[in-house]
Amino acid sequence: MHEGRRVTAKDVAQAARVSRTAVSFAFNDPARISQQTRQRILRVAEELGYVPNPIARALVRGSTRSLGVLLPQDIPLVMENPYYAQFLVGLGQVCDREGLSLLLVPPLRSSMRDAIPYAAVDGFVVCGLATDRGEITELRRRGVPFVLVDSDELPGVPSIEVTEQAGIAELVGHLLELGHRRLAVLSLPAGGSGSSVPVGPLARRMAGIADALGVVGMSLDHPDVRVVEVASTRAEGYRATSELMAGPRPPSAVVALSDILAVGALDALRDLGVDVPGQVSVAGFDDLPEANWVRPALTTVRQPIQAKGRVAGDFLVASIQGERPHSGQVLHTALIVRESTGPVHPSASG
Amino acid sequence: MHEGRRVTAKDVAQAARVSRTAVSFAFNDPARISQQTRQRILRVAEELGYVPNPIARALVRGSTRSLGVLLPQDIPLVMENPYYAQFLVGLGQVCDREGLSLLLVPPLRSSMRDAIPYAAVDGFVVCGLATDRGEITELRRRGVPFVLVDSDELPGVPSIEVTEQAGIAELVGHLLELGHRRLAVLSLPAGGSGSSVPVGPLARRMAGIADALGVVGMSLDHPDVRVVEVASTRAEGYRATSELMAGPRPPSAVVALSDILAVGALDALRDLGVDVPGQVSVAGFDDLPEANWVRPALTTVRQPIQAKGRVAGDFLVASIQGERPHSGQVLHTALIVRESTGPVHPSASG
DNA sequence: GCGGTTTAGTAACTCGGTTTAGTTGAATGG
DNA sequence: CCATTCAACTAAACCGAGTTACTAAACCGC
Repeated sequence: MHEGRRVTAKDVAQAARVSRTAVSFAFNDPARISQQTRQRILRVAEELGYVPNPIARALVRGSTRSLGVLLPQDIPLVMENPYYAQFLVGLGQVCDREGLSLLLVPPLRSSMRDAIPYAAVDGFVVCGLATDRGEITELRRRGVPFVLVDSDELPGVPSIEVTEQAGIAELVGHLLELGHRRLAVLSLPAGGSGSSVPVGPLARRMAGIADALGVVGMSLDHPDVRVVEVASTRAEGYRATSELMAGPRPPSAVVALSDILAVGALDALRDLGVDVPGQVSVAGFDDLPEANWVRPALTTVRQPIQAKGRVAGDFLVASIQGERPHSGQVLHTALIVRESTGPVHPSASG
Repeated sequence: MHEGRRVTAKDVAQAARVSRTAVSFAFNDPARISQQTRQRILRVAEELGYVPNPIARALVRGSTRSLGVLLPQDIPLVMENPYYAQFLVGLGQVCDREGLSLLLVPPLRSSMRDAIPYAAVDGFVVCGLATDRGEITELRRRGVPFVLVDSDELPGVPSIEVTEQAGIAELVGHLLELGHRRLAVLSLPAGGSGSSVPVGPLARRMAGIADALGVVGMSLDHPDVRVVEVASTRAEGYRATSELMAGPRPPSAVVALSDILAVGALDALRDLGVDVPGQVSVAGFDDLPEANWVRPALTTVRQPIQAKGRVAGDFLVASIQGERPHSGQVLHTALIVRESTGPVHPSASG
């Protein structure tokens, strides 16, 4: 396959009987060399099949023309998650505009931190940094710009924030107004590495739920509020919901902390013959495209995922170009009421 | 953000009053240096916040610890496509196992070829190379291993092949056996850059359809066979199907060349009040997870997409490690009959 | 014919590391 | 006591480019 050493500028220089400098000029600074010699060099380069080594070029130029996405999970897990698909669409728009590539950097030996020193990129978008185990220090050392996304806010560290807490409070408020009091919360795995959602967003979402409950004098500890932690997959949403419905005092409303979970819940309720929203209401979070495809269409909290990726990318590009960007971008959520939520069923109000 | 030049090995060497070589040894070859000095160097490095430059390291090591995925489309388009999600899951499994990162390389100035020289990777997976406009030459020049996927077979170029032609022939045969003769084919955009599926697979799939039609003495030119080209999105599948059904002599079976299109077709038929498979049968291609979620569940041709990604990755890793791998991997398709296909409706047999 | 500017090309330095080939001084040994 | 080995460290070469500083020849006007 790649037998024979690859052709370097030195080889071209020898073959064209000029200095290596001349070869470099022929490619990068035509004015510095005579047309005749330039043509000869280019011809020889073509014949030999010379192509400048991108790594050497990156070293001297100090730029790789690529952005890194530091991920909290393996690539397979990320690719299965429609949330990341949306996020990467947004980030990809920036790459497209700027002509950049995107390096997906999964944890190395289960550690995000360990992966940082190896990535040859001009900047990092850090996704879902749960608790800082030295990642920030390592990133600072790397000396390249970075932005945090879906993480806890840290002083002095640029990050993109979303008003999740208010958003989910609004959603729960909506359910409470409809008369629901027996609530099940399908939560996400907490903290630990390899989790699908980090401490930060999860904590903020739970706080939002608590806020809304507080308004009607309830709390997360209320006996009618059940919180179960599950992995954020359709299958797990199905399983957890089936169990909840089979147990004592089943909920009249299910609040899932991700749309994928909510869709799994809808699957389960359909299979159980439970009418949504007639008997049980279901709500999600994110507003993925799937939310609008399922029947009944899902009531959810819209989070501008693509915009998040785009803003993170813009921020990074600006930082790379040396601008000190307007940090502290905050994106807003919106309650999207569709068909999966409705007034509490009379029989459930006991 | 990244103010102050970053700390280099030279800085550490000066601060620790040793040579740059000693610093390198302290990190890479502890035996070559005394414990005492090593500790001192490491301590100083820690204090100064030294981290070796990954690009310089890659240059001298000749390895970047990353694989490139050369894409035929912008990153946003790729990320919106569940097919790629599956493919990247498979490729990601290999990355995970080997501790590699994945560089997504979209076309540069609409040219796959132009993007090749800039990517700092140890090897390329080339996706959907329609017609070779010099990409192969450029890849050979780069001197790194590469594998083709979803492309036309080229002599002397390693590629992963899928028995698409036989697969779709089997599917169409299934429909013909059910009595269907009025067929609509939802095809994909042909060739041209920016297309969602390249010439190769599209050509093979159309050939497979022709094969099956030939068995019953029909061909793609038969007046009852309609072929429409649409972009591979749910919305386009919806639109195209609506139009077909509104036109004269609507089809009794819709063969979509991708599951996403087929799902769009199901949406359209549901909205039109057409029973599937009672009145019209629908079939797809790929067997994405979505195929099993929709109602009626989709009859489709399973293509081992994840396996494709995994095999491509394995091939690449083997090549990088200098092995001359068993090229010419062929993956097999399988007809998956679910609920969306059934016997032709009596009224349609005229 | 002479000082001064262009033009065309190269030697040498840079980027930030790794690696080979020495060098130095102390310990070993016959 | 002198040759040998070893330990600990460094100078210099290298990876493959880009870039600066300089030289030699050609050109220019007077």
